[in-house]
Amino acid sequence: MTVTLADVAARAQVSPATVSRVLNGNYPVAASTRERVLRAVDELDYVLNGPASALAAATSDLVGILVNDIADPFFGIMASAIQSEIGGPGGRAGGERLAVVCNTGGSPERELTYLTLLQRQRAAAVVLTGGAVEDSAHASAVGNKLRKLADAGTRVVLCGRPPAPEAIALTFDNRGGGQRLTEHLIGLGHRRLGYIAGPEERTTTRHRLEGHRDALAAAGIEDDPRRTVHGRYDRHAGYEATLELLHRDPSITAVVAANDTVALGACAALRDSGLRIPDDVSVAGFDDLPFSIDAVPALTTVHLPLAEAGARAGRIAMGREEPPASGIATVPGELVVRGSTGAPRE
Amino acid sequence: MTVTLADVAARAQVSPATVSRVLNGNYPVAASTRERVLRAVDELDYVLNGPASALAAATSDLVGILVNDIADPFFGIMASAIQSEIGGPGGRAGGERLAVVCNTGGSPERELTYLTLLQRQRAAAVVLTGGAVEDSAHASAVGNKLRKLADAGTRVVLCGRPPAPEAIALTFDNRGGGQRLTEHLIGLGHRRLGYIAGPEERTTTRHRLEGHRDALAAAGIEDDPRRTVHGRYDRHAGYEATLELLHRDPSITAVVAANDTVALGACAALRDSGLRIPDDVSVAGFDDLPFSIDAVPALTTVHLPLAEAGARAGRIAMGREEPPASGIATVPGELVVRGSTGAPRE
DNA sequence: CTGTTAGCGCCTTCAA
DNA sequence: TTGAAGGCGCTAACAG
Repeated sequence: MTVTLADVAARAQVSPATVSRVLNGNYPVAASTRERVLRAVDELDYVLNGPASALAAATSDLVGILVNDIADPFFGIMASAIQSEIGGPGGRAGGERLAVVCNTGGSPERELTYLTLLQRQRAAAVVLTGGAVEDSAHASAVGNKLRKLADAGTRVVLCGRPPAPEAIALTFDNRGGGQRLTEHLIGLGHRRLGYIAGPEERTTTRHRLEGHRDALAAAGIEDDPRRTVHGRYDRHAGYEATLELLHRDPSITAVVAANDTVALGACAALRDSGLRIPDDVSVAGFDDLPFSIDAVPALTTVHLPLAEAGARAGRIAMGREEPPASGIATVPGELVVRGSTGAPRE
Repeated sequence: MTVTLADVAARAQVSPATVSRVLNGNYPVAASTRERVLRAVDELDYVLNGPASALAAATSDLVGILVNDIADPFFGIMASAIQSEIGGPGGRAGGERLAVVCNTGGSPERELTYLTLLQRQRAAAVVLTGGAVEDSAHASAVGNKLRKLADAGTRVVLCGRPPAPEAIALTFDNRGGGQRLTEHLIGLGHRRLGYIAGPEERTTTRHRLEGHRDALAAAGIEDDPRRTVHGRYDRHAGYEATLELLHRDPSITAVVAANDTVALGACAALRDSGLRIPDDVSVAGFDDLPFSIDAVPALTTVHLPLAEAGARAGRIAMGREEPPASGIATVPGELVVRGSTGAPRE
């Protein structure tokens, strides 16, 4: 029925072992023999049986990339960069690895299940992207999994995720970025800033918020808890949170959002409330996703080098780049000032 | 070293076959036995060997989803919906399938390589999303692959992609949508419309453009080829193309873009040229991606039910929904009129 | 309901 | 440089 390695061997008049060697290119094979084998492969339209090969070799060419939300360009951009470095078809690596994106939807259980599935497949490497959930039970469960994966020979890399002892980590400086962003606003003269934070339990949320508070504290501005609202990382949450902030304190002169998407929602809410940006209220985002430059006015935000970080994570996962000496590298964010922030109204 | 099924069997004092049956749940097993087995699995922290299981069973639990550009929400939204229906961990299906997204980057070669890799893994199903490249060599190569996959028992579904004899297809009515969009503009009084098309060789590009031309023809408006510019499906292309259109014919009163992302670029170019939207020039997009409502003014566009179509494709791929009788279902797009289009200037 | 018995297709020593 | 042979870990008949 299906063509097997043995069929190819028969046709090329060599042993199965030789065919295997030609296909894997790990052992010396005479040029003429290789020629014959490749012709047979072609004629028979042979396709290697992945499971059989993985079973015998005890490793597979599967590489998993975990993302929180595949519909969010934040993850799409990273995943794309990672995948292109992993090789996959046509990638720089030229290899034949099956780089594959798994969407956890931000759910801890799905994250664990995906890790198990990848472990099952004896994945060659796993890259986890984005912030983690701050739940000690889950954190230790993930830690266990990662250790087991690593023990089984799977390379594990974290990209844009807080460091963990079990893996190499490229971490975004969310705290520093958040701080610089708020400093910028304070520098413009703002004193009453609303802050729209992400979901409470996420590391990214906490770090960005801490940076914001650091900046407030440094400027001697009281951190009124009523000026902080939590919500999801989406536009709708930004819209609702902004209305809530305005309701709680109509005198705020700036809104700092957990990310660009949330900031867009904030802009919409402000417009719908008859407020001008930045004349009445300044707005700032985070991430510098492609669309943020198309907001009107264009969004002031913190640029994160998602593609660069992803590419590096991909190379490290493939063993084509030295991991950082300490096992942890911090990737800085860069403040990008555009039209959505200005001096507060008088 | 690693725990195997036999270890579990020994610990639970049953045969390997019984353990296998418990794990797969395909055969009746006494409750008490199952209990014992599951406990052993737990105590030993056993993880099934995917490749071995796939080899023996001649099928795997891997499901591939091919997308042209994972950083584009158009694909992200579809992929997310597909994946959630496929089950994957925690999905509705509750199953244990490894639903996985592969990024072809729009490259025909990578598309083929991914299909081969998936074939190699004996994937349970494959979903191809987005427009295809109109190259007969490539089309037949893909067709061959799809047939082979199908012959090997892999379910193949196309989502938002033109029909092919080898697979079930859910196709977007790009032509009809394009037509209604241009009709809308003509209805507003526009007679000189610029059109920014996607890459020449893509089916999506052609269909949307045909719809546009159908509408022009029906209204007796000459289709001046100088009013059509091709470019990539990104913001930058939209920007450049708009400048080019304005250069060729400053009297145009509307710009129809190949998709929303391109439309954003068009908006930026118009603004930078000192033109107001829609007072001086109307702009229309396609797809109705989430950000299109945040454009200022909000974008008139054609809404495509990406999530619904993706979910349906996922269910069909899992055999949980009847495929359309003819093997082809056309998914209509809905005209959404917002602020970016209006009557032409005097 | 459960155990026994063969492979699934390939890789990888070991010899030659 | 090539061939022979064993086994990777699991599933799927077939008995019982």
